[in-house]
Amino acid sequence: MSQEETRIVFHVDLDAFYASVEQRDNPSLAGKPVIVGAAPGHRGVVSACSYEARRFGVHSAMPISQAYRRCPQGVYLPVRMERYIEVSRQVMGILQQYSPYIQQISVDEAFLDLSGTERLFGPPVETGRRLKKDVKEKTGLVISVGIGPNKYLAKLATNAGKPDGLLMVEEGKVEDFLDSIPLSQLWGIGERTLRRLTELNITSVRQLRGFADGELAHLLGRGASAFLGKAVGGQDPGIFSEEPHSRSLSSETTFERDRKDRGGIERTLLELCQQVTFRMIEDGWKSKTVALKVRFHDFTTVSAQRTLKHWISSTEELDEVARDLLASRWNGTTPIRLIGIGFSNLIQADVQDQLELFGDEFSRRKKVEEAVLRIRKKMGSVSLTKASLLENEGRSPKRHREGDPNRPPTSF
DNA sequence: TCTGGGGTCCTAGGACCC
DNA sequence: TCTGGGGTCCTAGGACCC
Repeated sequence: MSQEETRIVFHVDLDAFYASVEQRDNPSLAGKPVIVGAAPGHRGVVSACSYEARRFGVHSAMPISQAYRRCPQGVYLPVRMERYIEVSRQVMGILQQYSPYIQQISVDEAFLDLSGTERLFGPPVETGRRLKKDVKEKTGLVISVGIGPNKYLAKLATNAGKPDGLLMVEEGKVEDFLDSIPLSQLWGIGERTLRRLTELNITSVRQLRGFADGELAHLLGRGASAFLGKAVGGQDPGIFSEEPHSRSLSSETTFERDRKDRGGIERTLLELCQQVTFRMIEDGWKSKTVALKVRFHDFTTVSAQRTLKHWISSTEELDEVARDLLASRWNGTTPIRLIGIGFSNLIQADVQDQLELFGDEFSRRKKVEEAVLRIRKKMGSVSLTKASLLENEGRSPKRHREGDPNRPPTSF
């Protein structure tokens, strides 16, 4: 074996996933334009659609009203997320039989590392073909497979081969492959960056590669230019890293009609608080940071965030902060289209964080309180507290719950 | 009758500390 | 009578992806 073994990374993507599951679960939908997402006549977008629907110009993320205009004969279905997750698990189970190094990146996508398995499985393209056949036979679903020397190229290869694709980017042909891809298809180039590049007269991958790092940084900012520099050079820009990252969790809802009745909006907010608190506890997380999002009638969007000194443990507590944040961003008269609430900087609930271990202001106070409590248990109703605590509490020191409330506490 | 809901990452600026 | 520089935490907004 050579000292620098070439990596063989597979990227697997389920074609038109939600729509395919619907068609498989209900054979009468086979061959029909199936559109999964919001119901026509309501606010929302297309989450996924079958290839039959795409022929009418429908695509995911398109407003449902527009989709309906283009394809009124389509079959419109709601999103059944639980079902898709179930089917997804089944597919991931099959993928696991090909490599223990699997990284699921969304409900319908995963990477597999098959480096050094040629001896066992044969050439990668052969393995890809078998994998496609295997998934099709066991689940009835079609996957596209991209193979490359890193995750980024494998992912691009999948997209280039869709639908029902199988494409391998060979080590020596990386630049040729990249040059064959329109700029707009590069993962990480969205509407804004594409527009910016067009303004700069950059319209191809090859052209983009010609720019020196510094020049590009000047035009697009450091982060974006470093990312694109690597991408067009055939290196993995590292977007799909497995490093632990910050987590967040949120619930939001778009009203059927813009509204400005504070009572109704706050009721919705409370419901969202309930949902998100429940999910956080269910999933074993804790957080001190609350994030509110408000979208107004004209689609302008504002956010407000607050980090508390302690973990938030109840819907009521979250709701109180949420209302406060809402009051800070909303004048009470501008019609609101969307409202959302969430937690960020999530920490696993069973992990004690450093602040707790080494004593921040809050936990120090908590320890003092606990100590005071212990002493009071021993000494009966003698009121005592720590001098520094009184200073911290400012002009309104906490009253002791027992004993004479007017008697000044004893310092120690 | 435009434009969902759930995420991640980056940037820029302010507060605060040493 | 002037005011550095680094580090960290926090916030708001923006870009992007599925």
